[in-house]
Amino acid sequence: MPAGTPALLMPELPEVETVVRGLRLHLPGRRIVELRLGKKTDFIDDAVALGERVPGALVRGVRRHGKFLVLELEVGAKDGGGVGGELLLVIHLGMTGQLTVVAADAEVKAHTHVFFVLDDRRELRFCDPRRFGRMLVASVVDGEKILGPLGADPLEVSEADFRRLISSRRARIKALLLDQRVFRGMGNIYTDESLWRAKIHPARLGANLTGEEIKKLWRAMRGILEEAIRLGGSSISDYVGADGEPGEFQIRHRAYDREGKKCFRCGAKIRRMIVAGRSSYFCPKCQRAPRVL
DNA sequence: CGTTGAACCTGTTTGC
DNA sequence: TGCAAACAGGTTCAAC
Repeated sequence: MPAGTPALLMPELPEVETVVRGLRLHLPGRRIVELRLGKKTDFIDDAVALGERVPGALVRGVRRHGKFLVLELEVGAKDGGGVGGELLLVIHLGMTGQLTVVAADAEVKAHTHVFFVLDDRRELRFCDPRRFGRMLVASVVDGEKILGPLGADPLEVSEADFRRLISSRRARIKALLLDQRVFRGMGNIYTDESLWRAKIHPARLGANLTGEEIKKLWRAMRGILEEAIRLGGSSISDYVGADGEPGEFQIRHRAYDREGKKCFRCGAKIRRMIVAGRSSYFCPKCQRAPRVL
C-alpha cells in the first residue's frame, strides 16, 4: 500500500453511487431542522448562505452527477418574503469525505465539519479529514453551472460517443479518462483497472487507439464500474451507519496498487509509472507501449 | 491543444 | 527508537 493511501474509501463513481444509494434509504421525505458547523468551513462555498438556506428544507431526492452528490431540497417561503422553491445542495467528497446518517447522540468522529440535524432524531454528518471535499447550496440554475460542464457519464455514454470523444484527441488515454470534462466520475483506480482489462497502455494517445481497442475499453470500463457498484465500491465502511456494508471491490483490483506483483493474466510484474501526473499501474506485457504511443 | 508541476490538507508509511 | 520527509488522493491554476 503506497504511503498515505487512505484506509477507507476513495470516492470515485462507484463509491459515490454507493453513498447515494445509502442516503436514499434515509433522506428523502426528511426535513433538515438545524445546521451546525465545525470550526473549519473553508471547504464550503458560502457557509453563511448554507446556514441561512438549509434549515427548514425538505429533502426531496438524492442523486449522483459524476463524483458529485446532489441533494434536492424544497424550501418554504421565508418570513422576509422569499418565494421558496427548489435548492440544490451540491457535495463533492474529494479524497476523504464521508457522509453518514447516524443517531443524533452518536459519537462524533474527528474532522466532522457539518451536522445536518434531521427531524427524526438523527443527523447527516459530513466528515473529511483532508478537507479536499466541497459543499455548496445553490439555486437549480446556479447548481447547473457547476454540474453542466461535466462530461459524459461513463455508464451511459454510447460506444459511438465514447469513440468520438477519444479518437478526436491527441492526449493520453489516461488523461482523457481522468478528465471530468470528458467523462464524469472516472478516477485513478477505475481508470487503471479499465485500461488493464482492455490491455491498453495508459500513455497511448486517444487518436492512436484502434476502433477495436476503443470498443474493448468501452466494454471494460462499463463492466468494471458496474461490478464495483454491485460490490459496494472499493472500500467504504460505515457510510450510512448500520446500513452500510464494507465495499469489497478492492479485493478485485487487477492493476491498481499492485506494483511488482504478478499480472493475473500473464504473470509479468505489474509496473508503476507516472502518466498524466498520476501513479499508473499496468502490465508491461499485456499493455504494450508501441514505439509511437 | 496538451503537459507538467505546484498548491490545497492530513494521516500513514518510509527512510535515515 | 524516533522523527522528518515522502506520498496518496481530486481538482484547479499557472507556466510553458
